[in-house]
Amino acid sequence: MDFATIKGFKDILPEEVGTWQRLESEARRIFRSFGFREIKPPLLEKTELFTRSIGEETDIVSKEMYSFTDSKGRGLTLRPEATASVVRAYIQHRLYQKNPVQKLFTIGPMFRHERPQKGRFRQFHQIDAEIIGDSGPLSDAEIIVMAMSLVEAFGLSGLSLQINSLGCPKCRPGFKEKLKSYLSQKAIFLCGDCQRRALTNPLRVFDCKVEGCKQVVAEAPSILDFICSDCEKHFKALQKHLDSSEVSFALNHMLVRGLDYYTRTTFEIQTEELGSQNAVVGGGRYDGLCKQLGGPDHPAIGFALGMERLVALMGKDGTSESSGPDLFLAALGEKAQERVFQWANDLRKAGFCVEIEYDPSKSLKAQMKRADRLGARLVLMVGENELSSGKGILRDMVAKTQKEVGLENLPANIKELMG
RNA sequence: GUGAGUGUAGCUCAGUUGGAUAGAGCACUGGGUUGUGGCCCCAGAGGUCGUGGGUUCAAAUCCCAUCACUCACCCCA
Repeated sequence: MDFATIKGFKDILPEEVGTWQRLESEARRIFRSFGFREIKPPLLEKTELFTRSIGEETDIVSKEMYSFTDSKGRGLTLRPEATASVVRAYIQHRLYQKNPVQKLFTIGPMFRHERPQKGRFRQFHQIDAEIIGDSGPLSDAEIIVMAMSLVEAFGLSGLSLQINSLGCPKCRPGFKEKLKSYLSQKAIFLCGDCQRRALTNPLRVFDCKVEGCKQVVAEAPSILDFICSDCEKHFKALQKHLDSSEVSFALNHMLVRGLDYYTRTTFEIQTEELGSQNAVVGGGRYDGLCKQLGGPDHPAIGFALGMERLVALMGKDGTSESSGPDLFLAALGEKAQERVFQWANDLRKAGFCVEIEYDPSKSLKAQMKRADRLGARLVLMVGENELSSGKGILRDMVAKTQKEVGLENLPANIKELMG
């Protein structure tokens, strides 16, 4: 097959669409209960939006974006994440003038040119939520509680919430220097990548899985010992709010996010069951981003949930199939088929879910078989005899009983027979 | 970008040390029931054995290349 989907892109087939729809509708229900409103930004944005927000040196920007120049020479990019677009829309439409605190969510595909593997695709879908315009720890707590509500709504267990604080522009530089000098002392124990990262982006060494680096990192200074008093107050208050919400969490001072815009709170909801892609939800506070993108200096916090990963976890406890049609109309002969087609449309207008057979040469047996496979509750059989008598045969496929039904005013007659 | 594994029917997979028309189960179509589904029985359709080359009297099987998929590194949702 020459036109198969490209690497890392998947068809979501009819069998799985039900799962996705349930996921989305449940998410929308929860968002509404928390007062979030949906926003749908475009998938394509100016490249600069992402380079400015995510950071030039990040993996996403430096090697994973689907970017191209259009016929006018403008640099465009398929969004690798949603936050930048949501903040852009917030600024562009001056949403803060209507309401100082905007609670927004969006659901849709993201694109990153990575090597695919379990739980990782080039087109993947995220449920993304943001609170823009509030700096307090209670908004951190609310968004984390909401994220937990989402994963819990799907009955997922064995998930752990990890939180950390990355400090702010006042205290993070000091910690970075401390970390740099520590790492440079231990440079000989670090892998090549980390020796480089130790200089450019020392926090990223925390993410390394090389054994030597893990040992170095285990004894590295913890950012939690260096954050300023304001950041510490914020972080402590968040923990208090989580405690009183009965949300259990673990402090993880090695939790560093791969996007540059994060400040203070970061968090992740992790699973053990997806191989090395353990993050189902990732998020954090990004107080400087709005201003950095040319907007007002408004603080914000948000998260993204990986839908493919959630679906993979849900897949284990069997998903219910969508129900079959209310009625299957079996016609014998072309004359009957013509009438049946009209009745099918009448019944559909009356609210019934109706399926018909296209091939008039199919035997009744074949049509019954098909009705059965489709899961039809009732089958209406109409042939020459029924046309002339004006009465069809209505069979209940579950009870295995059948009775006559008048073909005039069919929708009303069937409603009556069904009770 | 690096490494490993796997490619046989729509799906899940057999296929011996190379040997003749490449098989099974499920699914699909038809029949057994001249107008009645599920169970059963019978029959049928469906395959460039990922692709290209090589070795050989003979390749699904051995060798090389290539592509695709999967997993892992990396990174993250």
